[in-house]
Amino acid sequence: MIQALSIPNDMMIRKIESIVALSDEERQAIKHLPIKIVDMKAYQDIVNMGDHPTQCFMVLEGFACVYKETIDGNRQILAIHIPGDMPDLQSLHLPFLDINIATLSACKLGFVQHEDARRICEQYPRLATAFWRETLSQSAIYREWIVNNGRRKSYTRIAHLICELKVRLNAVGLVRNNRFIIPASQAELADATGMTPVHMNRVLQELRADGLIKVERSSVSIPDWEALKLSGEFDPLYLHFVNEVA
Amino acid sequence: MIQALSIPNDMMIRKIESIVALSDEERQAIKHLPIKIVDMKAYQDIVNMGDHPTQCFMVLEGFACVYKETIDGNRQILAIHIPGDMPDLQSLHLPFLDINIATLSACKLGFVQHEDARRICEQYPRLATAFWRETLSQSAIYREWIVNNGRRKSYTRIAHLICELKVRLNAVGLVRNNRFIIPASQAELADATGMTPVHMNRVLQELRADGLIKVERSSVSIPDWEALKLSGEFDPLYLHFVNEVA
DNA sequence: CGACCGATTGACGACCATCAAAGGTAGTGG
DNA sequence: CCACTACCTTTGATGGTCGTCAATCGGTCG
Repeated sequence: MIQALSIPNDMMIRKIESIVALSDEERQAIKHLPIKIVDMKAYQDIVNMGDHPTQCFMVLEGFACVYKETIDGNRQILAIHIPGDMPDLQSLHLPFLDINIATLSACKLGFVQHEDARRICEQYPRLATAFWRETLSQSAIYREWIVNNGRRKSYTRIAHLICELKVRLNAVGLVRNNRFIIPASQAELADATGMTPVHMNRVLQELRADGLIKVERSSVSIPDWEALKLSGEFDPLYLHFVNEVA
Repeated sequence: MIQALSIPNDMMIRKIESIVALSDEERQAIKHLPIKIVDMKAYQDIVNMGDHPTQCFMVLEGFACVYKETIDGNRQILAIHIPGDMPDLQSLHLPFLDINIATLSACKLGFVQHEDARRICEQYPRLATAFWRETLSQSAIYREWIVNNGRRKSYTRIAHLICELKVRLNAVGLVRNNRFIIPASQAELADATGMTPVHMNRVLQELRADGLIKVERSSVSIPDWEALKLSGEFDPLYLHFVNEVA
């Protein structure tokens, strides 16, 4: 029971240790951070624009996405979040949310009260730095998405998105035998890349025909990583991973 | 002389006080922060992708922009920075830069050594929070740009960009008589919105013809703010201003 | 006055959106 | 077990937004 309850804390420790080295004391502080586990089905809103959250969460299992909608009902997905991500960490310091966050698949989420997070940030400034850095590296991903959606053709754009997901999933151990899951429909990928589902479908067919990706249901494999990187003009530097270079 | 040297520090104090309330001690800490003033001409790179900066800067006067380039040489402007902004604050915690930053006009910049910034952040956690918040609100702008460039037609997109600049410039007192300066060519505005200069030119003509903006050289005025907001689907919430509502 | 840079215009074409319909697949219930 | 449903994927046809190429215009500066 106690063992089970510490899993999300261990996950958070791993996450933060991928950013900064931790002392035993800091590790213990996270170990004892109250985290409330919530299970959600696919396609549920977790938080909404305008909310004043009193807690933030880490994705423990499953995929979530950040999105906004325009007046005429078009949706733009701004970020795809995978296990280990903390999509609304910003709410620690921005009083209300300017985004919606929803699950893409069934998810297990770990909620942390803002007051608890603020407390350990004050007590252990290096943890604050680590969280800050986490938001900064998300920021770098936003920047790359602006470039990707703004200046790349759809073929390249999709290849780039798949490259990013592969590298990020790999970093949290979710790529096995060069194969990973993207639980997103073509319509959702289109919303992430600012395209229409129809065009997304056609370009995905091209990518498959060119042997750059192989898709079975929501599982994707990449036969030739270097070729896909090239097609996607993908350079993982913006992800700011310390260890791995893809 | 001493008076003159404190101007950038006063500017930083004003900036931070627009985010959090400061104690006298905190104010003094910023007052004594060493800031090195550098003047730059237009179209100069300030920092470049791959750099490992040991300092970060505040724009004191003039306009700067963050940009990236694709392999085929297309440029995407990711952010337009105005006086009071700290475009590479992220470099405090991300070891290398994933972006280029250049001046759009002649600029006066105030450089702060990382070690000095880190010192006051450690000593005064509320200052760290303020800087963190500053990066978070920039992040919110990135998000809105993804929506803007991804899901809005060019006409709406440009209107939105102009709205954003007007509100941000207004917040730092750079709008007078409903008129402000955007020292950016049409080509640069095109780079910011993911369009071509030719199309930018045509859409700007439309906006002028519709009476939404009046342009003289690089000076813009907005005859009917509500109409422009409507055309740009502009809602300033994402800017996270505490006081003003546009 | 000439050179240069940005704004403007025109012609043309490509990429991608839109609309509509059909085919596949998974899940549900009788 | 099969019919039914719902959702996603796929396909076709068509059109619009915007990109591309190229030339001209206009203002500024040395």
